[in-house]
Amino acid sequence: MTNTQPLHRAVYESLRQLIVDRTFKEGDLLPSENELCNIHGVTRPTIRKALDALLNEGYIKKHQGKGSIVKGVPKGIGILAFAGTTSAIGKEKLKTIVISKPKIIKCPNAFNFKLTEKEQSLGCIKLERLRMVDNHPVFYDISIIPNLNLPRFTARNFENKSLFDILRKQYQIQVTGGEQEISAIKPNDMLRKYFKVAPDHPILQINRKFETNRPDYYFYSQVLCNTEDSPIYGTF
Amino acid sequence: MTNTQPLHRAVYESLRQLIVDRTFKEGDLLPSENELCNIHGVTRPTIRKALDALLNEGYIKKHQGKGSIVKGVPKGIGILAFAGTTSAIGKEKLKTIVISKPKIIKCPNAFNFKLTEKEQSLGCIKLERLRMVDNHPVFYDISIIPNLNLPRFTARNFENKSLFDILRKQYQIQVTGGEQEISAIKPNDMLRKYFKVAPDHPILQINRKFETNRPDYYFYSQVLCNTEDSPIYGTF
DNA sequence: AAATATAACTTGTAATTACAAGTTGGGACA
DNA sequence: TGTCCCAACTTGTAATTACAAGTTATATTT
Repeated sequence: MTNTQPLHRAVYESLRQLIVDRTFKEGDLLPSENELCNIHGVTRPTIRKALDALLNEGYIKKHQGKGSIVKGVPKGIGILAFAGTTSAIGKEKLKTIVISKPKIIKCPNAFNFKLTEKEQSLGCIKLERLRMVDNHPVFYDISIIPNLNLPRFTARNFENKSLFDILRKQYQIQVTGGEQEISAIKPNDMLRKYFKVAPDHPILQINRKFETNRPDYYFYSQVLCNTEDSPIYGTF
Repeated sequence: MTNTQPLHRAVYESLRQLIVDRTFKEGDLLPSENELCNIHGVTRPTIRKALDALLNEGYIKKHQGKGSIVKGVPKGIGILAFAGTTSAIGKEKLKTIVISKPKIIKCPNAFNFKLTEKEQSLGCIKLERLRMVDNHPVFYDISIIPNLNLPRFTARNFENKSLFDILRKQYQIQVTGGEQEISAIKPNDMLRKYFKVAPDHPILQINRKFETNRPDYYFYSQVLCNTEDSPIYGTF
């Protein structure tokens, strides 16, 4: 576990934390690259690599001649950010109820995504959760995770926990990208019941396939969202 | 117009074109960084800067010890890519009809985004277009562009042209980021007419605010989408 | 006082060097 | 024949140097 981190990564984490903490607020000017060099004891290419990451993820913007300006914490309910629903909204407001406990199923596809031979034969863990924002049901969340080398997974407690965090911390699986389909649909009977809406109430459906740092290991998620009171918001 | 391009940018454009042309196909291994150095006559940091851009935009992935593997052209109807609808779907299949020619309006806000004092006093150019995929109406597109130093803009022809291309080529305005809201709504009478759908047919609504390379210059867009036949698809 | 030039910052680009770390295939060895 | 090891690749990290180009405030000039 002596995972030595690259210097540019450490600088990135440090600066990112200061922005998340609002020590550096929106509109603030970060210390200049040369000042950051002195602060962290590294050279400019290392600092620039860290700033590039913050720039790409939308934490800062840069102006030649001026400096690096803080934009704040990028928002986005997984529309482009890798974070799951929990980290995008904030734990305080979000409550999760497990509707169907994790169980192993065998199926040829996950939503619109075809599963590989291997994924089909090993089976997948399916988990359904209802997520409440301010005690109003807003998200219905179905996760499909191939049953590949995940000891004790079905026994874990998923109430109020982020699937992303569990995969990262317990199994060292990180999301590196993915693909998604978004559409507007009518609710089925189950959704009508959970969301307490009329049959003609429009629902937002997002199907996603996540790529991970394990080669050829993917997992899948469907989010059904009642956007009546609050739309899905994100930056890009 | 003697806009000299940085070397890393030229290398990026070159490699990107080869991927778009499918000279390098999905799964192919790019030449190694040292080979690319020889090919383009630059040094490794320059090549790596170009590859970083391709990596961030999803054209390639990298494996230490192995090389750079082509992923292909990232898809995404502007959900995370900066491209407008035209470049995301492909010009062949997309036909555009101008519903309301560009005219200057004065309003306090663009969709859910509040306009600044300056934007309100100068007025904004509003443009409404219907977009057909395979001769089926799929997108209804409203653009709001602040009337700031855009000579001849209202006189331009927007049939089958990308707003993004016009802004970039004619006015040197490039999109650098933005924010968006996504929700599922019921169609109003106008949308029902254009899309030829029932009153309870769900519609996808995307409101976007675009940041540009001109400081403090933004423009706005609302896309209403009939996702019945084909969902919005994208990578991230 | 206002316009202009300049100096002192800022970030952007680019080459160079050095080594670490992961991958792969071929040759030596059992 | 099969296993192991190593050499020759690959990308990743990091420091160093140099100059270009944009911004800003100050000093100078008109």
